[in-house]
Amino acid sequence: MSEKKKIQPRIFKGTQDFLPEEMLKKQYLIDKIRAVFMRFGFEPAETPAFEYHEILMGKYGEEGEKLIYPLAYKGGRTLALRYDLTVPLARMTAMHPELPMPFKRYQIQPVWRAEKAQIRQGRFREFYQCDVDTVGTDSLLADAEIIAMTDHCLRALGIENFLTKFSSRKLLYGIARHYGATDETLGEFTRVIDKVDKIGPDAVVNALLDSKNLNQRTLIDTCIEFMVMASDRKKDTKTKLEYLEKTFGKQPEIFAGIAEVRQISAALKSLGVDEARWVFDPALARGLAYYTGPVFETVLPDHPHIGSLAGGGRYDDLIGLYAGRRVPAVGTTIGIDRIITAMTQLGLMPDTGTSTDVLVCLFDEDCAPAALVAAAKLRDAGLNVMNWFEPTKLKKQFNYADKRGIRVVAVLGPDEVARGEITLKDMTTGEQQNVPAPDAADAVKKILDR
RNA sequence: GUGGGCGUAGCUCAGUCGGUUAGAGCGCCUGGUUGUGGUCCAGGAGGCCGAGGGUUCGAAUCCCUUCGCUCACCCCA
Repeated sequence: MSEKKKIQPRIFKGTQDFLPEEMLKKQYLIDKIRAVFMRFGFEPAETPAFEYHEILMGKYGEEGEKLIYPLAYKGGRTLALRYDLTVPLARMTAMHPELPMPFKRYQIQPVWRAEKAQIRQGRFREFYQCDVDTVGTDSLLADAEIIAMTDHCLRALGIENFLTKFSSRKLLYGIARHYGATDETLGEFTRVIDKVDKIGPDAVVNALLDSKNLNQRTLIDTCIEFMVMASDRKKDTKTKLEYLEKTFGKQPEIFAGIAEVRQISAALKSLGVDEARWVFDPALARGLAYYTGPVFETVLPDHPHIGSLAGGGRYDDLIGLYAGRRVPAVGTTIGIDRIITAMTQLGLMPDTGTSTDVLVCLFDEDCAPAALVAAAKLRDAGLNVMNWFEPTKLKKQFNYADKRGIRVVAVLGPDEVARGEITLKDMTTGEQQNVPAPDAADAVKKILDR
């Protein structure tokens, strides 16, 4: 080695390396989610990591757009790393009018956001999204299916104490307008109201009073009642809807929102989703600009510092921006990296161990051919097998197997080679056996099964 | 974007009213055991104390600057 100063090994804040031990767990979880997606008739798709800048701009709202990573590119063209998988889906769908509708696809790929990372909250600058969407239907059965599927996914991962909140964006928007909010103040109003669950009605009132745009005494006074109702988890969906109907029902937008919530609730019951794990929350806003109707978000109520595990909604106008005709769609995103954060903190991460079944030791150079032949035969039998490459002490080779958690070690020394045998050792029990070489695969499988 | 906390070995940290050669545990390497791991025993490697400047006879310790990490808020997956 030269004496030059080394380059400091480091990674960009908010990005992460996954060592094999962690990657095996992540893959295990993704496999579970993928299986649920396919169970509901969704199929995989992928899109590029970057898109033309104008494809992404103007879709997420002011807050989101600031977080898009732009990429300079020659010729004056500008690209950007994708911010989510929904907008690329919309673009892709518009490019393929031949797709049979409804188009049901899932997509599991990384996205990038120029946020301040917050590891304990599971917030990263690069993270995987497991996105599922149903394109081409107005039916709210699709929305309910998405919520039900999210429920299945999280339970398949072994998570139980989650809660999916849902509403229709039409409700909060309609209510805001009812209270005198304008197009300019709508966003701020809904964002403040959305916090009611976390900070309580009184704090929301203070926030409204502090705001330059929203500080209208009459507006705030009449809206307290709504917030108290909205933040009350004990009130059931029926009671909440009746209140909204009685108070705001004449507004066509609110009337439509109420109908959406009613239909989705009914479908969720039919789909058998446990009512302890979903709730109608009329204060739910959601930040992304493209949502037009139902919105949903899954959280861990007992661990509010961890952000939402999943979130989505209906976006009936987004694809039309690219297609030039109306194409309704609904979908959600499950944040697998955030789920890993949550499961780790809750002690729910499964121990997946190693994927390697057998280490075939190298006794000395003369025995190398026999070791290679033995490994090849074990692989033919469907086992995951690695060879040791250097004629080091067996102690070192066994030590390696132990550290990797490899269950079976195979030794082929001069004695075994002469007799046409292989010595197999079960590293968990320490038991050893000599078997004829052709029987080795079956013997290994027997060890793995016990 | 706003506001706190922290940077000492690969990891977790101790040490700081300024005072010789900077420590522990874990991990790593070697040997005890030339055909056998996890335990045990013995030994070893590994640190310009985040970086730069200042004060001082003397700085890991005090001051300034800077970089990095982290927590909370915001927003989200």
